[in-house]
Amino acid sequence: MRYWLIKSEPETYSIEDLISEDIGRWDGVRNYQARNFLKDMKLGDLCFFYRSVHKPAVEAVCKIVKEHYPDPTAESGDWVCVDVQFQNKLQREISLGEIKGNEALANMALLKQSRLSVQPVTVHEFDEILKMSEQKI
DNA sequence: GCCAACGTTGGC
DNA sequence: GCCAACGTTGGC
Repeated sequence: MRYWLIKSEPETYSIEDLISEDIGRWDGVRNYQARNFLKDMKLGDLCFFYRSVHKPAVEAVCKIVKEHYPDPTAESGDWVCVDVQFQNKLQREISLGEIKGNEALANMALLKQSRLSVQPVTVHEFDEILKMSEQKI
């Protein structure tokens, strides 16, 4: 079991969009590094749903329910997508600012490679963010 | 809206 | 193969 973080701008695809669909196709990735991470995702892996650009924050948890397959939105090239299912919203969202303020999260790819839209998260980072979401500020 | 970071493209 | 120009992402 591995853990991931996937980003989306709310104007493009928000967590509410995923909740209403329940299962959503994570397509449109056009970056090789992100594509390779999509290919590494396995059934049952969990990922954070991260809202980028507008009040950046981790909002929810979702699950990989279909492993990589060719991205139907790609006209050419070896691009893939996966299907993710909504699991739950965090009790409270964890902002990028809070992540930056937590030393245990200092090595997150989110902070080191700000433009990477699909990235791995360690089990420790995953648990830490869940723990933060269960605590009041 | 601005700008830094970074990826891609194309001339040489 | 280098590098300038340009486009995109995403934080602020």
